[in-house]
Amino acid sequence: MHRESTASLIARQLRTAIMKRSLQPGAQLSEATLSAQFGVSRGPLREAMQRLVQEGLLRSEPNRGLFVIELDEADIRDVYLARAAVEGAAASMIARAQVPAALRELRAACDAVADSLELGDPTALSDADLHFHDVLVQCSGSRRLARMQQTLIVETRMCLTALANAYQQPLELVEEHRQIVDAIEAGDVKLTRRRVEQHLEEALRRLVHADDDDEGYV
Amino acid sequence: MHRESTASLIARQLRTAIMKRSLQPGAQLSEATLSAQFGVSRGPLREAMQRLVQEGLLRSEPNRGLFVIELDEADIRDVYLARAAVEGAAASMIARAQVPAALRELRAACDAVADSLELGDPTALSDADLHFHDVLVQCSGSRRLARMQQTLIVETRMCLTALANAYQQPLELVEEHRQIVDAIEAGDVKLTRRRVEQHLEEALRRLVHADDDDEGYV
DNA sequence: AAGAGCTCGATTGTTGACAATCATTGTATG
DNA sequence: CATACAATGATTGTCAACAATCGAGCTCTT
Repeated sequence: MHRESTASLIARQLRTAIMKRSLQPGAQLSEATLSAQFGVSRGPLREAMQRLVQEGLLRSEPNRGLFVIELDEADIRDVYLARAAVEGAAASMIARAQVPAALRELRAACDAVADSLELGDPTALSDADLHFHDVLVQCSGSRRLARMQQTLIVETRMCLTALANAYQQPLELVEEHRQIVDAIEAGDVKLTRRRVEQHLEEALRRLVHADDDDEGYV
Repeated sequence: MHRESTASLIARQLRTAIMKRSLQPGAQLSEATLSAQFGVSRGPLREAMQRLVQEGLLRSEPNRGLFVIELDEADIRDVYLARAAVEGAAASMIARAQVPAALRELRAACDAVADSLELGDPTALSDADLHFHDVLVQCSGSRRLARMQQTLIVETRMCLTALANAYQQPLELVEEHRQIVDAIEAGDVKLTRRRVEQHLEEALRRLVHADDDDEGYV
C-alpha cells in the first residue's frame, strides 16, 4: 500500500508546519487535534512526533506534552555555527571531488536565487536561498551531513519566516553564493571553506541585526 | 512518576545494545521480543525505535520491519568525515573561548585514555577514546553539535567493537589527543582544527587498514 | 482575604485487540 | 520438473478503550 512509512510522512508534514509557523514556537502539539487533522490515530502521530523530538525540533515535558522549540539568540548562533560545520565540510568535499554535475546543480540553484530575488517575494527568496544550501550538502554525497542539514534548515527557516519582512539586503546573497561555487570550481578547498563560513557569519549578522528591534525570542 | 519519557529511556537502551552488538548490524528488531525484554508494550517501543530511525541507526522497510544499519567502508568514511566536521568545529570553539574548566575536563579525559591503555583492555580503551571525543564536543557548549556527535559515536563504536582485537597501535592515540588539547590551550584555532582532522584521518586509516583482511561489511 | 486541599475535566501514557501485509510452505497444473 | 497459485503462520500497522497525570477552579479553613 504505502511505499513510505506513515511516521515518516507525518513527520515531514510536522516539519513543514513548523517551518511555515502554522505550529508556532512554544506551542503545544495537541495529539487529538493533530491526529484528527492528519486523519490518523494517535499511535502513528506519536511515532512521528518522537522523530522530531530526536531532531530537537520538539521538546518533551513528560506527562505534559510536546512543544515546538523556541529559538533565542544563542540558539540562532548555534544553528549557524552547526551549519558552518556541516556546509563547510560538504563544500570542501565537493571542491576536492570536482564532479561536473554538482557544479551544474549549484549554478542552477544560484540562478534560482537570483530569479526569486527579482520577483521580490521574500518567501520565495528564502526558499531559494535554503534550497541552495541544501543542494550544497546533498551534492557532497554525505548521507550524514545531509541528514543533519535537514534539521538545520528547518530551524533556519523558523528564523527567516519570523523575519520575512525584515529580510532586507539580499543583494549580497547571490554574489556570495556565486563566490562559493567559484571557489569550489577552482578546487580551492581552504578558500571554499572560508567563504562558506564568512557567508554564514554574514547571514547570521544580518539576521540578529534585523531582529534586535524585536524581542529576542523567535 | 517518570522523570524521563519512556521512549527516551528505551531509545538509550537500544543505542547501547547496538553499540555492544547485542543487536547486530543487519539484524531485524522484533517488536514482540524487544517489548517483552524491556517490559513495555509495543507502543512505547515503536516510539523509541522511530527515534533511532531518525538518527539513521535503524533503517525502515515498510511492512517488513526495522533493521540495524550495516556499515560498509563508504559509510565508515562518511562517519569519520562527519565527525571531522563536528569535532573540528567544536574544538575550534573551545580554542576561541578559552574556558579553563573545559581544558581541565579534556586533560582528564586524555589521562583516562592513557590509564586504560596501560590496562590493556581494548573495550575500556575505546570507551575512553570515545569519551574524550564526546567531552570535546560537550565542552563546546553547542547543543546541536552535541546531538550529532551522540549518533556519530554510536556508529563509531559499532566499527570499533567489530574490530576489538585488531585495534592495535594505540600508542599514538594518547599523544594525538594531547596535541589537540595543546593546540586548544594555545588558542590556535587553525592548528586545532588541523590536528583534529588529522587525528580522525589517522584513526580512519588504522580502522580500514585493520579491516581489509575482513570482509568489507561491519 | 490568603492559602491549602479537593474535585473535575482534559490531556498524555499505555495496553491489548484487530486489520493488513509479508514470507513460507504445500499443492496443483502446465 | 518447474512454475504459478493458494493457504497459513508470523510480523507489522492501526485503532479505540483504559489508566495515569496534570491544571484549573472551587471550597473550606484559619
